[in-house]
Amino acid sequence: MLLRLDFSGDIPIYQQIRNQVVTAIASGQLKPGEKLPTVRALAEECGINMMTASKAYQLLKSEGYITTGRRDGATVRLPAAGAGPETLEGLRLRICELRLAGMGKDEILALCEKIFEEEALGK
Amino acid sequence: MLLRLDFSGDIPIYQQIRNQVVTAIASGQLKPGEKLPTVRALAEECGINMMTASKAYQLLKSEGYITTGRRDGATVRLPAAGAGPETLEGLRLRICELRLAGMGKDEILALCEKIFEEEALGK
Amino acid sequence: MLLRLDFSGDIPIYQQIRNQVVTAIASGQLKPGEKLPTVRALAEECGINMMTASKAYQLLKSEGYITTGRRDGATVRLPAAGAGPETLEGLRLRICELRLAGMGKDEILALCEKIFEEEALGK
Amino acid sequence: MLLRLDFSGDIPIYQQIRNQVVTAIASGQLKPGEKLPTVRALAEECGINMMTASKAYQLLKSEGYITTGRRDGATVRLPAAGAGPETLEGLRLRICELRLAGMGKDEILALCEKIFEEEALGK
DNA sequence: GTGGTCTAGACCACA
DNA sequence: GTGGTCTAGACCACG
Repeated sequence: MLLRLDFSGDIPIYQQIRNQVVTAIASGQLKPGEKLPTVRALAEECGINMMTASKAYQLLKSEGYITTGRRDGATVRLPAAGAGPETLEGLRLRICELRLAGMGKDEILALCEKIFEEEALGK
Repeated sequence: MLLRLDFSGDIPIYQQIRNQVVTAIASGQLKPGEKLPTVRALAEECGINMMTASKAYQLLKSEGYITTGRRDGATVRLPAAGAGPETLEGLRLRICELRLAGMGKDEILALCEKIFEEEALGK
Repeated sequence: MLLRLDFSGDIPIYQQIRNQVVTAIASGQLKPGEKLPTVRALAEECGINMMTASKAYQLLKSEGYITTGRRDGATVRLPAAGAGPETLEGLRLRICELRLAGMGKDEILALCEKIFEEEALGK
Repeated sequence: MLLRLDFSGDIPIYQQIRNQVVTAIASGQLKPGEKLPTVRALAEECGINMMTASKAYQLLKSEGYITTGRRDGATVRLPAAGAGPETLEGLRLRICELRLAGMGKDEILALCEKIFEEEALGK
């Protein structure tokens, strides 16, 4: 999988990595049990510091999206817990923004369905 | 309108203000043409720094949600431009998170509709 | 409050800080609402790096023992959630160790009561 | 006896082995004089590195819980020395955590008694 | 060779 | 002035 990082934006790099890994898992590009690159490899590949890569993995681990054993690198995992309050608040906010951007209810629902197709999120 | 600010959370205060104003506009609690409190009044009311309140207004202005005259009076307005890339990326991310939290397509669409009702976003 | 750090031991410094803060809260040396030193002050005081101090605070924050606002330093808080599985497992292990060290049930229970008194844990 | 190892957790594997052996001795599942599997057998059985198994045995030996002859056969033994400072500090910490989690003195003492029964630690 | 920990020092967003 | 983020590089525990 390929990461696209925006170094000039406001979103911390470790958060960008986290977000893209989550999206990749959801879309099936990363499957449970699959290995992620080591922190060193990821850091070199992206031209970032080890600790930044490590922080991204720790965040993903704390949310249950991966496990990091001592023996090998990080492994993709399906999270057990449900969605946190941030997820719901974020969804609510985005919908409000779309509504104010002039989109109607049906358009927004259609957009959600389109995202499902684009990301191949399944049923 | 009443702002509920979380001073201990991770979201910057000016961003919380911006988000809640956007939600309030979308839900009709704030109507186009309506006046917002001055920076000074808002800061005093919420117990925050004037710079923080000012930053929130600048952000809202740059996104087209309000206009600010020279006398500090901010006025609500409907944005002309469509939704920005952050809005779509945010929506995509949240949907992925919900999907990974175990929700199916129908459940997520139903959740979106529920948000429409809760926030009274109309058609 | 005074921290006693063992730089040569096996326990990470940030974990030692976390443990001593937790003990201090339990024993009333730190009261809810009380301010902790800033990461910079703590780092200088203890002769450690800022990031190490920061890591300790983040750990305490993630466990609900403190809040860290942007405006001021860290503030002591009573955690809402119950004890984690590590706490119970740790207790079980220590009791087994004491039992093997030759202490009987009554002695161990008396030891627990003694800890309550020493740390002034109340009723 | 059966070991349950968590390869994804934060506790080192050799430490998990040590802890479970200690608990097993305390609960009578392992009796003094009883033989433990060889390093090689243990490593194979658990799918771990021989160095890891060896490290666990060295730790147990250094604490007096086992003796190891020259033929790799480890034998369970009751430790002569009293509990180390780590044990007491650990107990103190766990009790503080439970107290902060909202449990009162009586509840915590009852919990200790319950552990005694669950692990069959005797009188 | 892996991830975890720590250091020394820098920059920036936030308030 | 606060905490958050990031870098460059080091050491160590673990396996």
